[in-house]
Amino acid sequence: MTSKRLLEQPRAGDSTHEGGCAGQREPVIGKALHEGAVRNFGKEISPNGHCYTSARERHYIHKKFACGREEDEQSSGGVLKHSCPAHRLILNGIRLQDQTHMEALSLVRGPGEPGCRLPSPETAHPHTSSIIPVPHDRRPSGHADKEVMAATVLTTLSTSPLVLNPSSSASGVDLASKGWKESLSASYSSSTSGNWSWDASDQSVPSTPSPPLSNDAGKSFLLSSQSDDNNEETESTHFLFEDPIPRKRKNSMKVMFKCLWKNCEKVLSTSSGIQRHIRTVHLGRNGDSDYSDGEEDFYYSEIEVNMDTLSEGLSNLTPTSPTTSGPAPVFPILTCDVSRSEPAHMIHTPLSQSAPSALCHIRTDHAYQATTPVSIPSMPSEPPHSEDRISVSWQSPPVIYKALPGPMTQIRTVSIGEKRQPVNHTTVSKPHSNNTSASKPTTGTRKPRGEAKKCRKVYGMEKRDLWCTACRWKKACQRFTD
DNA sequence: GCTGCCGGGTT
DNA sequence: AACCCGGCAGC
Repeated sequence: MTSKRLLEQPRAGDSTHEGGCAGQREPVIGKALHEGAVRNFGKEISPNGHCYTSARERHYIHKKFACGREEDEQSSGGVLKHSCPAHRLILNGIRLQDQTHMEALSLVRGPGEPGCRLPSPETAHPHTSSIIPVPHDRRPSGHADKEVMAATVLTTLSTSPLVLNPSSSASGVDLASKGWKESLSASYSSSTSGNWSWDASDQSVPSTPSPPLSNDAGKSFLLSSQSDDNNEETESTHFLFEDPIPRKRKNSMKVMFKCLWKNCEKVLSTSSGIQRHIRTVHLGRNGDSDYSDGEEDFYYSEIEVNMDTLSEGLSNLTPTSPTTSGPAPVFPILTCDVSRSEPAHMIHTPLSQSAPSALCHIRTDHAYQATTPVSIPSMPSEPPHSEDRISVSWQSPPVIYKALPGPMTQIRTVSIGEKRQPVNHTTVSKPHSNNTSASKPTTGTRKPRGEAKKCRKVYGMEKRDLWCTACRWKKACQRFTD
């Protein structure tokens, strides 16, 4: 985006894009940002006019900003709403840094986030208002001082490594930070509206912030800035020239909520979650009710988690699980926490995060079951095609289960399909071939016939379409391994 | 002869 | 890579 782009925003034509999301007029900055987001991430617009970013982006936003829609939607306290940052103050002591983040983030997030409206910086810097139009349906002018405060906060932000939320996908990022940068530039490069570079005098402003005094804040600061001492100086440079390097580091921070209840170290990613946890587990209240007298607020505190470190630890446990690649797997107990009032030790199960649903289901002891293709009920992706559920039948023939003792489960959590090469399968077949082929490398090594019935036998020729793919191809059966 | 599946060919 | 099939070999 360039300044030109900011100035050239169409005022009316974009309604199809923006209408649902912004709902009303938005500062052009936000608009431009949002357009960028649309291009890069794709957007989902719900029938009711709400606008969502793609799932990935959504997730990212949640994680990054900890000001996500989730909290906005479900938390009764709205803890993370920037509109009521005092909550955090009360709970955790003053952490101006966090609040300022919230402010800045709300700007970055742009339209579609009603709870995070932020006075645009140009308001505080009237000289730039001629460049960037300001909507008229904003707050009364009586709040000008607040807006000035917000602008000040933004300036402070610009120096804070945590603010720039680094992260995002390499591409996406930058929409947010970019737009933010631009807005800041617009504010700060005052008289030089056409010049986006930061001159030496400006650097004094975004220079390194003084180290936080509070323990908590200091921790987060250290986490975010460790291992790059010269980072602060280069920070502004990266920032200006859109170098992605610093972003990554900032991306790694996430705000979590830790239960302070005695002997309980539960950590959840959302304030509502932790409140519910406290209500349900410690206060003995009905978890379903949203009633909250605020008492829970005193029993949890906010912590900032270095996602990089955390993900490293998780990656050791779950090498390349798709779920770990995403930002989600922070702490284990996010899904089943309320239902099972587990004590503090539950937190030690990070593995469950990699495949939470899998571990919630019945485990199967049969190798062939592990390799069995997903049953239809577990494939919500295509609910409308009920008539296509042909594969249900092949799972149900009684003959299969008769021959197979032990518990059966048709609940599958991984829909990889028949092509999936199960670990068990390789361990079954490989050792054999290895042993034989190692001794006699001739081509005569043939896998001995398995004792188990194969698809052909089970389903018969007439139901060949029910066979596993391997059987159909006259290959070693993948469904009924020995 | 039935069956599993290897090896190779085709798309 | 997915798919198909001739043919070998175990039962």
